[in-house]
Amino acid sequence: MSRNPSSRVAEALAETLRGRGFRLTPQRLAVIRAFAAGRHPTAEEVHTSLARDYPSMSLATVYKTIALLKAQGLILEIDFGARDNRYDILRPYPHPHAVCTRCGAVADPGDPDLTALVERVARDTGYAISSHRLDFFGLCPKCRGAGK
Amino acid sequence: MSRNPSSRVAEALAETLRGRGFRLTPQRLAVIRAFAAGRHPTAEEVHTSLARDYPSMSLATVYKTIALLKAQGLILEIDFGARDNRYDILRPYPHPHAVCTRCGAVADPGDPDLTALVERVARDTGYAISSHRLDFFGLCPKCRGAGK
DNA sequence: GTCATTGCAAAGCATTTGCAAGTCG
DNA sequence: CGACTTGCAAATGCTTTGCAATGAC
Repeated sequence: MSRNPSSRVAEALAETLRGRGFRLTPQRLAVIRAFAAGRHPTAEEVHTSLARDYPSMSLATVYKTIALLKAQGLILEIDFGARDNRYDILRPYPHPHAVCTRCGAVADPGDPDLTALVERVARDTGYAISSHRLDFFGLCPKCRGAGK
Repeated sequence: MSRNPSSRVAEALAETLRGRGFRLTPQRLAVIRAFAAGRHPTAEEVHTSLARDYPSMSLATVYKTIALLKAQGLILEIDFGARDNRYDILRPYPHPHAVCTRCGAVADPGDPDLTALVERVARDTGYAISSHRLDFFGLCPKCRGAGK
């Protein structure tokens, strides 16, 4: 029915929020859609992309919406060395990333099975592992070509 | 000869820096020793730990020394969700970490072989992978015991 | 009508930087 | 001595917060 997958995801997320008793404001809906549409946008990028359709949209609102989605486990915050964080609302669970050290592009490789590794780490350290983070850094195809 | 392993590491690092033409100031030596002595200290922790013996030591100098060590590949910056970064001068190459989500303690599990995984990610994404980051999050043994 | 949410501006904070004074080699 | 470092203070830049006005339900 929907035009594209990300828009479907956005509607589903909005519905989830409403179902949990949160108000469905136009701002929240717009932010959710922007996060679903972009690949791994920063808060700033989302804010900018909404500037035309929502001139009064505050960056603070973007951050507040992020905080809400985070608390509800509906978005994944991925912080690389970069200054600002990126977010993934399509796959809000731990999964690997490939980050370009030159242009910052983020790719999503397949999801490896780390079960055995988690068990080993738990045994080694005595920690009760509940989550993880696995990121790879290097040059993306575009930057590999464009001179070193 | 030296009293402990970390002090030996500190002297070796200092020697490396000198060998590369950098000045060996008392501040730099102190910062290096502090990083080697602590487990995974933050810049602030290092600065505080040196306050007694080096009252004039500036936090900026700690950061500048970190920048130098980073540029020389002699320290590993590990940034978790926390506000400030932690550093590992003993193993300045990628290796996994287990981070306590409650008290922030960091443990060093054994080093897994990710070669096959790196190759798969490179194939999947077309990236030229040069580094990676693998961290596990959960409760450390102490925090597991101390009530949820 | 109520109370959550928005938006603005100000505050927070780790980190960086400009620059004069100090000092390692 | 001369170039590199330090240390202070101010600047950065992302993110958070206080609070009055707004609007979802």
